[in-house]
Amino acid sequence: MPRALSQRQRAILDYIERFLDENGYPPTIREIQHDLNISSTSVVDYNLNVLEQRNLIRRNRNISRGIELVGRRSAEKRVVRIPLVGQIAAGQPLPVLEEVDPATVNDHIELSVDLVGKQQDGLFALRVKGFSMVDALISDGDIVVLRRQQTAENGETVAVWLRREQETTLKRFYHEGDRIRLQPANAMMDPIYTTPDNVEIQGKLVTVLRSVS
Amino acid sequence: MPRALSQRQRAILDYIERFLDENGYPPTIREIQHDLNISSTSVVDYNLNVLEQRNLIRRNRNISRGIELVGRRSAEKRVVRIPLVGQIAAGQPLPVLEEVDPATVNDHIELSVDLVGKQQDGLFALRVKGFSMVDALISDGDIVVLRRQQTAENGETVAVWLRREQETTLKRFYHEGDRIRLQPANAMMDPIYTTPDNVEIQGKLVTVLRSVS
DNA sequence: TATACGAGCGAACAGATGTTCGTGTCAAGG
DNA sequence: CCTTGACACGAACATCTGTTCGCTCGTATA
Repeated sequence: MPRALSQRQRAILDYIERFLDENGYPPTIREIQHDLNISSTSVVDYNLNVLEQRNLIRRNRNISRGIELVGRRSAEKRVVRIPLVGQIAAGQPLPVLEEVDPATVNDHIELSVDLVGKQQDGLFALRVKGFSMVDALISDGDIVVLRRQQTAENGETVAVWLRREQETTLKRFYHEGDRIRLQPANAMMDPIYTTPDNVEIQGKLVTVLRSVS
Repeated sequence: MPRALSQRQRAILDYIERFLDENGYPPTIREIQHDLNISSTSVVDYNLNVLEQRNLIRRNRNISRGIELVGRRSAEKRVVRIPLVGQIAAGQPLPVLEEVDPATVNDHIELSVDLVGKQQDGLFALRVKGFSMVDALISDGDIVVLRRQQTAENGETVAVWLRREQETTLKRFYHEGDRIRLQPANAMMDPIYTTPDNVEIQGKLVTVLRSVS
């Protein structure tokens, strides 16, 4: 089998890709035949089989439009869509996720999965307001991606609501005996010590995003 | 027309999305019918029409599997693939892009376009080594996305190579008379003053990414 | 020259798939 | 009680669409 694709095979591959982009579903053999001025459906079939053996496409027998572009779908799957549900500021609790109508959220951010880890449930994003988190190298306008969770392991960076202080903060979490130490990412800053009943863990920090205008 | 989708309509919509993810092509009416335990194809047809009127899907008449999810295709297009071409550290020049073999770059990050702006050419990403850029709220392990450019407008944050100091740095750029001021993002830090012949602009900062393990 | 093989051709076939239509149920409203 | 409209049923129908098969052509290869 020759190493290079024939001109016709390349044309078919390009056509499928273009068609998929334009229509959201794959072409039929006859559409390929017609638009590429090929005389017979069997020629298309023949070349599709070649493309399949080269592992460039996958064909699903007896299924109309059953052509998949190999590698294309997986590329899409590497992207996670995360709802941007509100903002996070020092003097303001996080929006309650249950109260956020999924249909209302029209703002999303998209990230490749390697940035958020394998577990993709419970992710949400917040826009940072103010400069209360510069000690965590997070500034006004940044976007933080959190994973919803009520507890934390030592050393994890979490968003917590401090009940007495009525404040949201983003710190490393350490449970030490019967007190809790909240450690700023910046080692120069002093930690906060408080009691477990004062902290309400909102979620774990997964990603920080800054978009420079 | 009721505002909310019926349970069945939502199930169908979810099914189409899942199917598309799994197979790369849309389901037939009968596949929807069967997998959702619906008694008749016409019921599916009926509900697909409702979904179409709500502008949630688009149907292509007389075309098998002619269902498109509205907004989905464009959502894919909203993702940019950026090559991760090396690292950036204080005492080390940026990798020369021309020398980077595109085929060698196997690491990519994917971002939604709103994070990188409309112009998507010349983007590349670097992993930050060391703590020389904490004054720009950028730390070891972060990923910075840059747009390749040799000049800069005042106020833009750029990666520059300082010839005399043999150093890479990331600062706000200000051309003031015949000298150049490089201003750290952190207002507490002092700027660097230097001459134009000493600075080699490598690119403009577009996005900063931090992934917390 | 004979054979093999990649590539293409055209037509017929069978199964996959969208469409249509008469009918039925049920709740809301007059 | 009747009407209306949303929703559902099931079956028949008409295409749409993939598959198959016998055939041709040209270029290597033996």
